Amino acid sequence: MTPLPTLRQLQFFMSLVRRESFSKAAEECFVSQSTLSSAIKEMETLLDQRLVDRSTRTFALTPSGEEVATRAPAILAATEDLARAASGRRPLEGAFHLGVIPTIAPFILPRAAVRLHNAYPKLELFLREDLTAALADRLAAGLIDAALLAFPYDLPGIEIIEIGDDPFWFACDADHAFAKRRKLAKEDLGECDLLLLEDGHCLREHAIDACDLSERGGKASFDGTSLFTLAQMTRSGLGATLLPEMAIKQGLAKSVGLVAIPFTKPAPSRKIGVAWRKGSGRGEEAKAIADVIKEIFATSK
Amino acid sequence: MTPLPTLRQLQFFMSLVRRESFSKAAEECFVSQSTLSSAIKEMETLLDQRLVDRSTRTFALTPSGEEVATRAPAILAATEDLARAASGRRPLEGAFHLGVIPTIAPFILPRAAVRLHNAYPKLELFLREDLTAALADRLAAGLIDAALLAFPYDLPGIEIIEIGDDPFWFACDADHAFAKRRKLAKEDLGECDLLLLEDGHCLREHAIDACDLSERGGKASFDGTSLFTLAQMTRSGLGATLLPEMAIKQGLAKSVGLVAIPFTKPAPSRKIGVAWRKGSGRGEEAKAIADVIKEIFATSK
DNA sequence: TTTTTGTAATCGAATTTATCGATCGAATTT
DNA sequence: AAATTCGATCGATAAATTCGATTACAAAAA
Repeated sequence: MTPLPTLRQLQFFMSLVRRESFSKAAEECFVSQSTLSSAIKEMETLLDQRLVDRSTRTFALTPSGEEVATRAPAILAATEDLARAASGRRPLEGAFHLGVIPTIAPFILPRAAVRLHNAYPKLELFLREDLTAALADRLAAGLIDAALLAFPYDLPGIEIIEIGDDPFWFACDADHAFAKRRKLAKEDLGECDLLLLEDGHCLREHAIDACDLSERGGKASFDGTSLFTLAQMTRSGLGATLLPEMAIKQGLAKSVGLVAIPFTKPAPSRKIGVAWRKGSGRGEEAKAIADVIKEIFATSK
Repeated sequence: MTPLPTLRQLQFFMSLVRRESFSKAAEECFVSQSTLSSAIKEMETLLDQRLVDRSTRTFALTPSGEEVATRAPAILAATEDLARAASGRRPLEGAFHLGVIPTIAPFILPRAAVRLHNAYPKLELFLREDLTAALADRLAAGLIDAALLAFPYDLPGIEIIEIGDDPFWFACDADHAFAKRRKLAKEDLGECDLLLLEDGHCLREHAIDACDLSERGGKASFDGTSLFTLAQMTRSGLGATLLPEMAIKQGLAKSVGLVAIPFTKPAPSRKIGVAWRKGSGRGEEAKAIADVIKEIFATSK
């Protein structure tokens, strides 16, 4: 039988791939750098192949490394699903209606739907994409069981479990004055016009609040209706915009040819979480679903 | 993050499921019974669920145990494929023509094809099902690169790597005189008529040789053309037959309502292996393919 | 150039974990 | 009742993992 790498090694490796740094990955995995370093090395010995190219300054995987990076996530996900399915096993059967806002849905849901099905085969997931306000109404009316939203957002009578922090990135055309910058401070934004989503999208408010922007008039709020059209419009030279990291990491900026620039810490951000109506009896299920989404969110950084 | 069971634990568990015995499984895994026992226990603690029902005398899995037993093989297979794909990585690209005999093909190939594709995505596998003699000719002519055959079989100029031992089982209708027996010795066979595959199938020769049967005349060689029809005919009260274990384990006897009875050790058996033409240059690839098939063969016992 | 900084490899000690053999108790079989 | 089989458990021992400290190296800054 072929000797197998450890799941732990695969976790370390995937963290390494994500963070592109041994020490950062070690931090993420709550182990010392030496531990992670030797774990990777041992895996390389086992497979008899280099996985990471240490010769160049920039982080790079070898072909074998790419191979592992491609396959490992499915293995880890399947094992997590196994653990979930075999353990405590909340009900999580039958219909569950989940609302999601448009600035999250396309970047999380495709993978989440698969994972949820694997973890809870008997779960029938119904999805509804809508703005926060509309989802809150539906939540209150009991039309949906839970909602994947961005915060802060005042929602009385609602319980929330946090998924994580989603920082904003600055995105602009290659011709833009900031295009060559490696980092930006939010104070820099005072100088330039920004395209934002039309009113009603919480992303707009969150961006304005987080970056201390005033509600400035003028073309600054040209108003796109989705992050894809927004990115497209920005590309057409209409200015710059702010995009959530989860969209960046899914390749939104790259796919339309935009330059994406992170902010200096503390980076402005919105919070992502799952909400449900207090006393709806669906809290446990919502938490279980949040757990799966949290996994996906964490591993797509 | 959910704590994960170890691959090792999953391996132990699957071995336990296969062997239906802690000590047998421990033996198979080359560890002591106490080691395996505590590994299973630890996994149960981790998942906070019993996986094996120890209350009854007969081996039984709990629902959670079934869940794990269903999911674990895919995880282990995927990890093995990862290791194979990332390591040494022989060519194994492009076309590869593999011959398989009819008494093996249906019980191994479905899974083998999937695994081979995962392990070697660039491999294009072409299959040909035929009798040993025909495959040997094709091998010699270079029309196929390797063949999955049963042995012994005299094949000059051919190299072989062994996959494993495939014991014969006695299979009969519930009305048969032997139907209630738990075990049989091959000497018992002298008394009864046996249905065998028609001439040309090596399985026929192997069964006769292994069980010290003479070429008796009469209805004893009614002659089926495939194991499925053979099993069907046996079910129709035409007698009893000998089936290879790989077919039994795939449920062939059960699916047609036959009683399957193992032989006392040393059980009569045929050997399974992969053959290729000496000097064909395809030896390494054949070995790699044999490795994958070996996995499947071992885990389907 | 030299210094500084960030990054990864390495070493040795301490700890944790895994493994084994022996033994025990419960359930079956003889 | 005695013998057998099977799995759980215990304590000693061997093996591994882990960490912190240190070293080595390369790029960036002075």
